[in-house]
Order: sequence, then C-alpha cells, then structure tokens
Amino acid sequence: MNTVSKSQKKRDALVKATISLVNNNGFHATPMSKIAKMAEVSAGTIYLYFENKQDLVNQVYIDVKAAFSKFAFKDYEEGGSVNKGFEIIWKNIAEFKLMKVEEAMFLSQCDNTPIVDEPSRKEGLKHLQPLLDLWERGKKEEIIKPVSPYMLYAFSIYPIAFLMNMQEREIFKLTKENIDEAYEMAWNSIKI
Amino acid sequence: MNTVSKSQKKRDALVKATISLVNNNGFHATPMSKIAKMAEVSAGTIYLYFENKQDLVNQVYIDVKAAFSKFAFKDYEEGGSVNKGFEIIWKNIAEFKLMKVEEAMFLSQCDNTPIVDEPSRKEGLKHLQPLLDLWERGKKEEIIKPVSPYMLYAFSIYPIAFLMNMQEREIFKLTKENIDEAYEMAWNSIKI
DNA sequence: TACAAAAAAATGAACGTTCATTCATTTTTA
DNA sequence: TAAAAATGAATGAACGTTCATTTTTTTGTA
Repeated sequence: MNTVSKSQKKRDALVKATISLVNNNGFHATPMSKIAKMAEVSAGTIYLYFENKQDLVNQVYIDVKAAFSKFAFKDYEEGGSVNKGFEIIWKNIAEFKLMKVEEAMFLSQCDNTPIVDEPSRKEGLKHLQPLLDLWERGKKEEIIKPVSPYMLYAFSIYPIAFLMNMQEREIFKLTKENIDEAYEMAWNSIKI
Repeated sequence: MNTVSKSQKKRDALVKATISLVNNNGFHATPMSKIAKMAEVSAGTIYLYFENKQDLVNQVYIDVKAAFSKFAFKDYEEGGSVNKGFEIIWKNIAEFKLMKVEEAMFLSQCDNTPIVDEPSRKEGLKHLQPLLDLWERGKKEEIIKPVSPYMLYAFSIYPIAFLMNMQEREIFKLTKENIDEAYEMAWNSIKI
C-alpha cells in the first residue's frame, strides 16, 4: 500500500521542483509557472499548498534544513567523547553536502541571500543544538577553543559548503582522502 | 579640481545603488527603476553605461571583486616569510569584510547564486594569484599543508564571510580579540 | 456492492500589475 | 551651433495570483 497521501506527493513534487529551479536559475528567474510545470501540476494548485511564492521558499527552506539537521546527527549520541562526537557529526554533514547536493546548494543560496525571511531562518537554526552542546562540553573539558560557537561553526563546518560549491562547478574534486584531510583541517582549527 | 568625470560619477552611483539594493532586497526584488531612483538618474541612463540588467550585475561584481583583491594585497610584498605574508593578507581580507560590509555582502551573495554569469566569475578570480603563489611556496617550505588551494581557501579565508554575515545580522559581534582568535584558527587549519 | 449526491481537490484561462528596455525629445557640454 | 548625454513616457512581455469551472474522492443510502 501507499502510505504517502496523494496531496503529500504533490507538495513533495513542488518542493523538489523549487529546489531544482532555484539552484539552476536563481530565485529571480524561477517563475511559479515553471515550478508548476516541472512538478506536473497546474499553476493554481501551488496555492492550495502554499500561501504565495514567499511562503513557498520559506517552507522549502525549513523542510530542507530539517532534513539536513536530521542527517547531521544520525549515529550520534551525546555522552561519547567530544573528539569522536565531533567527527561523527562533521562527517555526516560532509556526506550530506556531497550526496544531497541539490538540497545543500539550495541551503547555501538561502543562507546568503534575502530570499527567505527572518522567522524562517530562525526556525531553520533550531535543530543544531546538539552540536552546540557538544562544543560547550568540549570547552569545559579544555579540548575545544573557548570561543563563540559562531567562530567554531565558521571554521569547522562552513568551509564544507565552499568545497561543495567548487565541486559542483567542477573546479575541484572532493575524494575520500580529501575528506579526511578536510576533517583534519576542521579539527585543527577548533581544538585547543 | 575634479579628476573624476561626470559620467564616471553616474556609473559609480549606479554601482553603489545596485550593491545596496541587491544586499537589502535581493536581486529578484531590485528593479532597474529603483536602481535609477537611488542613483538619482533616469531609467534610460542606465542603458548608456550597461547593456542590460545582467551586464550591470556582472560589471558590479567584477568591479567589487577587483577592489577586494587590491585591498587584500595592500602592504604585502612577495619574498617575506610565508607566515608573515599570510597574516598580512588574511588580516587585510578580514578588514575588508568588516569595514566594507556592503561590498563584502554583495560578493557573498554573488558567489552563492547564479546572478552573475560564469565568465564574470572567472574574471573575478584572476587577481588572487599572489595568495596562491604564497601558498605554493609555503608547501615547498613544508609550512603549509600539501593540499589543494581550494581546501586552503575553504578553511582559512571563506570562514570570514560567515562571521561577517553573522555580524551583519547582529547575531554575533566581531571584536579586536575575536579577530586575533579567528586568525589563529585560520592559521591552525592550514599550517603543517 | 452499486450508485448518486455532496465535498474536496485540481485546473488553467484571465486579470491586473510590474518590469526591463526603447526612443523621440530635451538638456547639457564642447 | 553641433554633438553628446540624459530624460522619462511609452511599450510589450512576463509574472504572481485568482476564481469560475471541471475532475476526483468521499460519503450516505439501499
């Protein structure tokens, strides 16, 4: 049997189409009509699921960010060593950015432009708490540098987005060895 | 006397207006009419300086990127130690991102969306060679990790853009001390 | 189970607005 | 006074959104 309702399928198709078109053409060149066409849905149908274009991007952003966060913490449980915990999370994030390129590219575009509104941005940040907690513990244990979590994020996590971007533009190839080197660089920047 | 021609002034005003409006509203919500109004120029005048809207953003991108690169290498001369050279360049870049926020935000938006075309992107990259050369020397001297320059850039330079973004959203404050800490983190990630 | 009536979902043509761009005219400069 | 620069109203295409109509699904009844 089919556990996904028909209307959920349409919403999913719309979300997917939005991600793909915004990635390839940018938000400014992604009309609702094209989204509808790619999702194989009529133009009016979009407005049964989303209030308007702004609401559509907001919801897509929140959806993708939730999927990202879920992925980031798979196989992770609090309580283990800070080193190991960070490695698990970091490699999950790297895997997400390299496997789910479409989603990751979309997030990178949203995080660097005013196409999503402030409340949705806040909403998207919610799920990162376990990483912040881990860092807090790492600071107490004098393993992690006693600096703002924004600094830790900037130097250890954010760089992955750049590598993904270069990879996507076929300027640079991220191999298995590269990933281990990258992880080392991330860790070296935040460890004491 | 006035060494800047009148028409150069108009072009400058258009460039400035474009940066400001794209930063605040996004490219999709920046009509030519608003750019003209903010630059105190008639709509048609834009087309004396730029072919069309695409050409306008491309040129603004290239202009700003050139200013950025120039700034990045001020007070730098090849030949000094790798450590010192990198510190000078890194701190220049940090200063640019924190002092010339408008320009830096615009670059970050362009670098993460398809609003500028590929040739302009290539053009914008041209001026970074001295940093690549420095890194190459650092690798030979076994001071810098023997990894792709994209990796070095991702972990040492790219994070500054994240900090700038957070600073701009008033989520995080970058103080003098922070900057020194950040520099340490950057250096730790790329040094052997 | 079969069918019809009611409700819900989906459609897509139509609407009004906004936008990028043009060009006949005016203003400024040489 | 000729040339160059600037203007801004006009144009037509494209867009987001609506809504009268159609299609599909659900419900109620025998």
